[in-house]
Amino acid sequence: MGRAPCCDKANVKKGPWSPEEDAKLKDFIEKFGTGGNWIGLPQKAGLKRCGKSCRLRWLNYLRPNIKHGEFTDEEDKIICTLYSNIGSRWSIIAGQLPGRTDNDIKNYWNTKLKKKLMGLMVPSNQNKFYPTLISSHQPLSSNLYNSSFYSSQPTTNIPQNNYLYYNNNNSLPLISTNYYHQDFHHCNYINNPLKDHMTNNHNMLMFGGNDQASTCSSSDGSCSQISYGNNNNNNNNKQHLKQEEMVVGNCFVQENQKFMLQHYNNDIINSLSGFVDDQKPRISGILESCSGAELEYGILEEVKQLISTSNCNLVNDDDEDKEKEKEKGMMYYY
DNA sequence: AATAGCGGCAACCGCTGTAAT
DNA sequence: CATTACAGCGGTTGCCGCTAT
Repeated sequence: MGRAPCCDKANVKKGPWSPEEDAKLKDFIEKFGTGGNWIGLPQKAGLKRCGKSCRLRWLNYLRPNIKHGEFTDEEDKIICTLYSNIGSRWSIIAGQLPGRTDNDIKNYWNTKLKKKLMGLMVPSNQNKFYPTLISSHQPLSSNLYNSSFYSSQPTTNIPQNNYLYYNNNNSLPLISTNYYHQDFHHCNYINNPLKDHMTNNHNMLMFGGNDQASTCSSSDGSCSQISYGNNNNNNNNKQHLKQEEMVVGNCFVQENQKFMLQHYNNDIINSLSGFVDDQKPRISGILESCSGAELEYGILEEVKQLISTSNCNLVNDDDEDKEKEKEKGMMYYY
């Protein structure tokens, strides 16, 4: 036998909270606290509510110092930046915005902020595009063109089903679908090709490690389960996935350093993008074919070359023990 | 004035990892 | 160790009020 049931599901009230219920809950918690036990709380407080419902009401509405109303530009920026890096981890994002609840931020993102960003895009299929290396570093292959971040204006036809976003301050540009927006480099928002594209049905390769992709460590030799390129995370998909160990040593990168490679050939854009998480100085990212076509063997080799020989040297010389940071990574590709 | 459509938001649902029995 | 509930989280729903027609 396990625990006893928490409440009589048939005999609890649902729906909006009345002012009386709010007062009862608030008074009780202010006097006695939650005691770490939400399930037992409603009965003690004289409420015909599920403990779960009480918890939500308290956290999202009744607890002290809750901030409601307009989000500031600074808050917008924080939300966008965090979303770009960690995705929809609302509770973590809320932790960086005192007084804001995860529910508030989630609602704000879904109803306003996302649209605000989308509104910056201008549809076009007439724009031009060169394969570019967008990075503060030299290109690592002659087949990948070097271009400074701000001067990498498109010059050949961009396939219709692609977005290209720019922004500034070493933030990643983003290739997605359908639109190109040439003014996006004025925007401070950081985009996340990793998260966004993993939900699409693109062919892709992931390397390095982070929460969204694989997590590989030379210290314990383990790899956590990786995410695949679409929602069909079934065993059939995994059977087609190839895995290859590779050295990611010497990929020293500064915090927030981001890079992107794009490789254009016929109607296919292959892009490689990556970032470094705050904790682990390693490169990670995704190589994908935005048009959904097969990844070209050549670009795959380019990436291997890039990662294994890059010596990015993005960390200054007095950085601590570089050898310590050498890692073995895994490449996954179809 | 009536009402259909839409957006915002509070609350619920369902999943996952953890803890209690 | 197995079973079951709890706590927390993100996704989704549905109500309510505003606006356009």
